[in-house]
Amino acid sequence: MTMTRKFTGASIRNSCADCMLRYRGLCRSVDDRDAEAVAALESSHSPVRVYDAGAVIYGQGEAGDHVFNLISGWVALHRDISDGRRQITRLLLPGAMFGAKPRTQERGHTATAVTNVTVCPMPGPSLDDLRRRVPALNEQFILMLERDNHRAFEWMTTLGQGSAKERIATLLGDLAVAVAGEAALDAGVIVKVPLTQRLIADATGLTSVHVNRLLRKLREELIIEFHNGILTITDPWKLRALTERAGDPLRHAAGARIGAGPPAYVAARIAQARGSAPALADQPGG
Amino acid sequence: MTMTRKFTGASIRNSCADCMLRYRGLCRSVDDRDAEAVAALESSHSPVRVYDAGAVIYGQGEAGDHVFNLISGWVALHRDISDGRRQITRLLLPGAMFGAKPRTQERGHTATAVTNVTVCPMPGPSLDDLRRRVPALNEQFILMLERDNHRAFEWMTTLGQGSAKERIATLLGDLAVAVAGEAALDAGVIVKVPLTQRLIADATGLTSVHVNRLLRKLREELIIEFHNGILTITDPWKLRALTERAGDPLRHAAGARIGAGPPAYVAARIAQARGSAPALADQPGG
DNA sequence: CGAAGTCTTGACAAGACTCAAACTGGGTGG
DNA sequence: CCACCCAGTTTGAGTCTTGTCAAGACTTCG
Repeated sequence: MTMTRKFTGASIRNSCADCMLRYRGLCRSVDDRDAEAVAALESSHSPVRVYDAGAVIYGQGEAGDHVFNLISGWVALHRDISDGRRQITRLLLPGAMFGAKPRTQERGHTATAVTNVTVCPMPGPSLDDLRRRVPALNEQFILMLERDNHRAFEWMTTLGQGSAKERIATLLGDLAVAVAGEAALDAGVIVKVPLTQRLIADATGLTSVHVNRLLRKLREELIIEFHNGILTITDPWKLRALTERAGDPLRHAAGARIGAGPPAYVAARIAQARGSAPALADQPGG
Repeated sequence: MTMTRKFTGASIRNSCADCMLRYRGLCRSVDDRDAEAVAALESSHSPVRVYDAGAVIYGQGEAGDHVFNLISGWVALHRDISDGRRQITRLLLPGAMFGAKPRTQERGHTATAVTNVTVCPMPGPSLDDLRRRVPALNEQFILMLERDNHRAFEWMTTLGQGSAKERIATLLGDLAVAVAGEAALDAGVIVKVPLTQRLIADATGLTSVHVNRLLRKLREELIIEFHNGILTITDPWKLRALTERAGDPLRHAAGARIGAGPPAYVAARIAQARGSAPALADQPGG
């Protein structure tokens, strides 16, 4: 009954200092002591909005050009296919910016609140204006787009190359790091990850049934445990082995094999790559 | 023997007018009549480089911060995992910009020439400078990053949700459109797509053997034909049906089913989504 | 208590991968 | 000119992973 409510006006405030906009994400770049920049920032954004879990912040195909700063709660960005399949392309934690898009295009994905969330919306034109007036913010904006791209490439690699087990391990490992910092994978932590198995399935491109089976397997192998939104990293080292961390390309190709080692055709690639250059194509060029 | 050569200095030129930088991609935004902007642009980039097919333009883990404009040829961006697996995250055609990244981070992927290519490199600091001096170029730069993000979301969806057949069809369909324009999917075309089945496999997250089988199937079903780098779209309509085109979320959910229609659990999602709002999560919020 | 959604498990089917072998075409070197 | 090699392609047979369907247990909320 609550989930269709668009957003409550109850807790609307209109100051960046209140809504934390200035301290997280995009607006971290604004210098507090620069009165003019602060004024420009504060006057640029719309009142803060509160959404209930499950509410749609914006939908695929819509035209709106607000850019959002996530203040509290988790948001999922996802693409829906008309036959009901859905891919969660990104899970956002507080501090994230989302919703940036070319002015002329409609939204290519939906943003849905996973938990109750608070967001700070900024109209596209205001942001464009602000970027021109506050160069540091322009740079921060670009930085965040570049990071988004990088993350997208990482997740594409996991989706395309990872086994189901690796995908789940990578997703949960990344989220643990996002919540608890890099230390999460050194020491092992217990963190709140407010996802259902169905959401994990939508993010990893698997079915929820299979996610369930693999979570059991991961638990039995004492790697990670996930129950009821509580994630426990039982063995950070085993988890790290499942997580691609493609960091250095072929530097330590000989070691660091997962499980029983790569199949023959993969070993062949390694051997080849060791030769001189990891050639994608080999047509002798002119 | 040719593939390890880094780049030939033979055809290095130093004018944007020559290297087409001004007319494609990033630099389309510079007004020819703005003498100052043109001068700034021309003085910003380094000499044009020529790479042979298979050569690495930059490698995952490197520190260089050049941004590139692709002038001619095809380039693949890909992430390599240390055990030999590889995901091609993007295939670039002339006019594309690539290599932008946060100043402080190392490259998260490798760029490899798929064919012989010509690129126009621009040092990161020069570009930053140029962006500040030429606002239109700053906007174009942002636009291209936003488009990259959008494309990444689309491809993630295809990788995560598509069957092998859909992935291959989507990849080749998109490339046909990139080469021949939107008309490619209306009329059906014959275009050059200089990929091997292995490269298609690396882009779709499949094995080359499986790609081969499915290309045969697609040929037998008279949808597309791919031989020797020549792509023929036999039946644009059947191809369109395989290609997700997630455009409008649930607008035409009833029609437009692929093949035998969605399985039961997907139909359930559609029914649910029709209700009121396509809820991702349902925890009644406070 | 009933409804709805999630989680869990089993049995089975389908999809994708693995390994192996043969075939293709273009280049290389004798 | 031919034999050879190479990378890419093609096909078959068998295995393993993942999806499908179904049913029951558990939670939360009204």
